Parts: sequence; structure tokens; C-alpha cells
Amino acid sequence: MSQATASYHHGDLRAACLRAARDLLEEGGHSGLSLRAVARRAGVSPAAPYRHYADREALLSAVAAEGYRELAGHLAAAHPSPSTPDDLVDLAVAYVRFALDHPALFRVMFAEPCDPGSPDRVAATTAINDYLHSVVRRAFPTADAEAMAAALWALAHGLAFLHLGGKFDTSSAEVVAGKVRTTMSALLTLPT
Amino acid sequence: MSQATASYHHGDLRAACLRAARDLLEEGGHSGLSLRAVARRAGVSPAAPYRHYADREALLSAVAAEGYRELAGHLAAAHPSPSTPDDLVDLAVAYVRFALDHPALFRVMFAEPCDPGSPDRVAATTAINDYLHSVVRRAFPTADAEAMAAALWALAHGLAFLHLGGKFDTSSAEVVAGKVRTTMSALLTLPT
DNA sequence: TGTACATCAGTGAACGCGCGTTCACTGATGTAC
DNA sequence: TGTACATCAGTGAACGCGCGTTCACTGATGTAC
Repeated sequence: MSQATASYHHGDLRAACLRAARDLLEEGGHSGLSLRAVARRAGVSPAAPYRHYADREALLSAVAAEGYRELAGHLAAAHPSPSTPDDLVDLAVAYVRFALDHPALFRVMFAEPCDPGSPDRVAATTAINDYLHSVVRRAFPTADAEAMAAALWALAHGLAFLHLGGKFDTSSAEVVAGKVRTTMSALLTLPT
Repeated sequence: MSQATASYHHGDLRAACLRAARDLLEEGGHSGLSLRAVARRAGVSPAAPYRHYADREALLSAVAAEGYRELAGHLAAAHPSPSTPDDLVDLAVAYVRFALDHPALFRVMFAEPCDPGSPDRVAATTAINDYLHSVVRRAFPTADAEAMAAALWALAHGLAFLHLGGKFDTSSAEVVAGKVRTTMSALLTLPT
């Protein structure tokens, strides 16, 4: 079963479509992702994906949901158990890095109003939110966790999109990381 | 000349295209904006816009540039001469409001990597940057203006996109303004 | 003031394209007996 | 262990569509004399 049988049945077309969609997204951006292109890349007839996704929108939602999970994993990898303000800055660096490494995916995840009908998407975003809250509670025990979590998310998110939009220099990973650190430090140590 | 002459020559098709593009953008989002649709709405043949815009991309750039100017005006209107941290919060509220009032326009302005070849766009964004710097210098004389300006921009920008992306409640202008104020206050008065 | 002519800003038909989606279909798979 | 049959996951042709862009064209405008 490890050998891909070049047979009538694909085996796991659902996953293959997701994979193809991801690739197309990175290559051609949002507009490069058509169901026909996905089918083509998966080596399957144009109608085949409809067995697994109701329409283009459904596939996009699935891609976004996968993106949320990957982002969560990426953040966790950046710092196993963040507990200081400095750790939070590391998290922000990882967040912006993720956006720049997967620009089109990031836009699908965050630039469009997320279809609230996709439970997959909702679950994934609340997971990120919860994670952020718990981290903030550890790093800033005295702060209003709700407001603080929103502020840090917005800060990282804004930095991500400003870089994505070409407003800040993205010529190297170091430059970007430096910008994120300086910027966040400006606020996190303000009145001192 | 005030009476629109229903004649062969349009009079100001360039501006009419821009206007039509803006409308289409708000109605159908980025994908609803085609050159053909613009021509249709301007009451003109499909080829006519090519007299004024080289291609779809050029029109989009023009729309974005107009958006930057409008955003600048909107911020200035929100507070004629901001000089305290509180005034900056007002500016952030206005910024997020603008994004929510013109979601598709805002995405064109910021979600796509801006074509660096459009001097119009570049000029408009540096104008915003300069404005922000001067304001920050007044409100936070002791801070590193560069870092502080970036931080505040990122904060407002992140709030704007998180609202646009449906991550925060946008049910009323008051709710949104409240969220922006609380969130920014959490950072601006942190260690006290 | 009138006329000839260059220039400009539109027309409308046509091109080739890729798209989303539907449809009747068929080959492969798995289950009941 | 073998066979009949239901179900599943694909095929491939077709539909109608709107798109960006090009082309030869023509009506309107403005300028020189």
C-alpha cells in the first residue's frame, strides 16, 4: 500500500487536494487557486474534487483551518512554554516569520472575513486565542489578560501584515526579526 | 459643462473609472473588480478604460493611492493636531473605523504586496509614515520615534485586520471603538 | 469667421482563455450470504 | 472460498460565463491659417 497505485482510485484525494491547494496558493496567490487547477495538479479529472469538497469555498476553508493548526504548531515550536515578556517577543517573531513564509496562506487565513459556518475554522482560531490567553496570564500576571492578549496579538498581526504589504523591509529574516523586536520593545517597556 | 453631455466623449472617464472601481470593490470585493465591469458601470465600451489605464493592475494602484489619501484625510479629521497618547488612541479608533467602512479598499491598500513601481502609491504611504512620525514625536518626546511609530501603526493595523478578518466583534461602531481603546490602553500604560 | 486637418477618446466586434459546476457514466471496492 | 450486488470514487464531455486585451474603426474636438 506504500507504493502509490496508479489505479482508478486515488487513495487519499482529499489530502492530495489540500496539498495541491497549498502549493498553488504559494505559487499564484489567492487567484491562482481554482478547483480545476487543484484537480489538474492532483492528476485527476476536474469533477473529482467535488467528491470531497462542496465547492471552492469549502476547500479554502479547509486550507485555512490547516493553516491555523500549522501556525499554532510553529508558535509552540518557537518556545515550548513562554512565560516572560521576552518570550512573548520571540513568539511575535515566529508569528511574523510564519506570515512571510506562507504569505498567500496567511492572507487566506486572515484577510478575508472567515466564513463563520466552518466549525473547523472557528475551532482553530479559538484555540489560538486560548493559547495566547494562557501565555499572557503567565507573562503578565497583573494585567487584564483579555486586553493584553488582544494587544499582543494585534501588534504581532499588524507587524505581519505591514511586512506582507511591503510597508517594512523584508529583505532578510534578520532584518525582520530585528524590526519586530525593536518595535515590540518600544511598547513593552514604555513608561518605565 | 455642468450638465453631463450624453455625447461621444465622456468628459472625465479617468475619474469615472476610479469611482466605478471603488463602488465595485465595496460591492463585490477584490474579485468583483474587473476592467470590463468598470467599463460597464461607467457606461462605456470594454476597451475605453484602456485609454486611461494600462491594465487592471494600473487601475488597482490608482484606487489604492486614492485610498491612502482618503485615509490620511480621515485621520486628520479625527484629530486636527494630536499631541497626547490619548489623542493617538483616537487616531487608532479612526484608523480601524476606516478599515471597517471600506473593507475591500483597505485590503487592496494593504493586503497585497504593493507594486513598488507605482510612484503614486509610494508617495502616499511615505506621507502616512511621516505624519505618524511627527505625531509620535509630539506625544512621546522621549521615545525612539521610529520604533514607537512602527509599534503604534502595527497595533492599529493589527486591530484593523483582526476586525476585518472576523476575529473580533464588529457588530457596532461602539463595540469596535471600545475594543480599540481597551486594547491600546493595556499597552500604553503597562508597567506604570 | 470659416475651413482643413491632426489628434484624441471613444466604439464594437472578436480572440482565446480558464473557470465553476453538472451530468450520465464506469471501474474498483467491500460486504452479505 | 465464491459469487451477487450495493456503494463509492473516480471519468470525461459539456454547459454557460465573464474575463483581459487587441484591433480597425469613427465621431468629436481643437488648432493653424
